[in-house]
Amino acid sequence: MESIVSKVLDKVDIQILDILQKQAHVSNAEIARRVNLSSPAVHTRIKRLENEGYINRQVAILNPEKLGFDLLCFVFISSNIHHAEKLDILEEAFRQMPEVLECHCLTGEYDYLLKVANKDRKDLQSFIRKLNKLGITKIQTSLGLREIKYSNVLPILDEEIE
Amino acid sequence: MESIVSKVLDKVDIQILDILQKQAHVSNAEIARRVNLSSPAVHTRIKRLENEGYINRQVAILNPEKLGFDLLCFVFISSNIHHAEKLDILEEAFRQMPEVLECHCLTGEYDYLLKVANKDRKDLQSFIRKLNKLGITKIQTSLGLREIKYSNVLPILDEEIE
DNA sequence: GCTGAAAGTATAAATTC
DNA sequence: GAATTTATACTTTCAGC
Repeated sequence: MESIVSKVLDKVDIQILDILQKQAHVSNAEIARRVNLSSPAVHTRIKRLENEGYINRQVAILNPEKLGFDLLCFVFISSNIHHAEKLDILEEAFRQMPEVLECHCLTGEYDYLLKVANKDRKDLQSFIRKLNKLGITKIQTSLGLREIKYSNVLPILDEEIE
Repeated sequence: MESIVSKVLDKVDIQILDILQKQAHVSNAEIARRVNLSSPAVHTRIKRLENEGYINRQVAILNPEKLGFDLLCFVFISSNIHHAEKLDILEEAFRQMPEVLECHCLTGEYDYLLKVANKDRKDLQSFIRKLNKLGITKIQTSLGLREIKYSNVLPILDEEIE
């Protein structure tokens, strides 16, 4: 059975995407060597992959501890709001808050899961206050004690899936 | 009150880090223009920031939906294991699983929070089976219904903190 | 897709502040 | 000590095939 992906992306595209999602700064010449292609061919493919939306963005992952972000929290929110427009406003507020790194709408007991980076307890408190001002009252906050794994790498290589 | 950060990083370093954590592919010349410095000066600073561990890595963020990862899950785990060595083995197993994007040790009801990318229900089931084989029985899985925000950007610019 | 050349970029060296 | 300018190597990008 062929997956949807293989209809538009060939094996080389997948290889290129996998190299880039692990190390974005690898040169086209080096990628070309690894996938047995010329460097202009690799360049053309990367541009195509960007234009077609397979690559969202290229970023540097900073070290949170070295930059003073000692307090990573996971905040579980029940909104109790069921008016679509008000939910839009709430979600836009989450997007605008710089300390909110991630926000997901979830199934289960809580409606939203937020990943929040704060420098200290004072910052965390002011963040919780912001949530309260938005009318959010049912909040459960879990502190991140230790990061076991933090990756952006999607398992797109077939070999990786057992 | 001066923060610990400002003793080793000046304002320009922070500006450079902020540009890179948002767009890693910006050229040194363009960064130089934005921070009013020459491009070799920017280059030297970036190398220093890398060597001193402020920049962990540079990566391309791929589009999970376009690559067939329709099933993002958050898995909450209570290990019931209190033997340090066995926990190490468990955590190493999480690190090795390609579908586990993130794993955090948490305070609260559950010991671990995992962010897991699967293509479909079949993959999710085989993932849950892998957890069971590791001796994990208390699992609560929440499905990610919608991504409201997904960012790596730490709020390191003073202007961003209200 | 390739080769090869042009334009742009990163890095090193020498120099100034 | 950290910046700048100048010089060189490397990379990307655009032709022509």
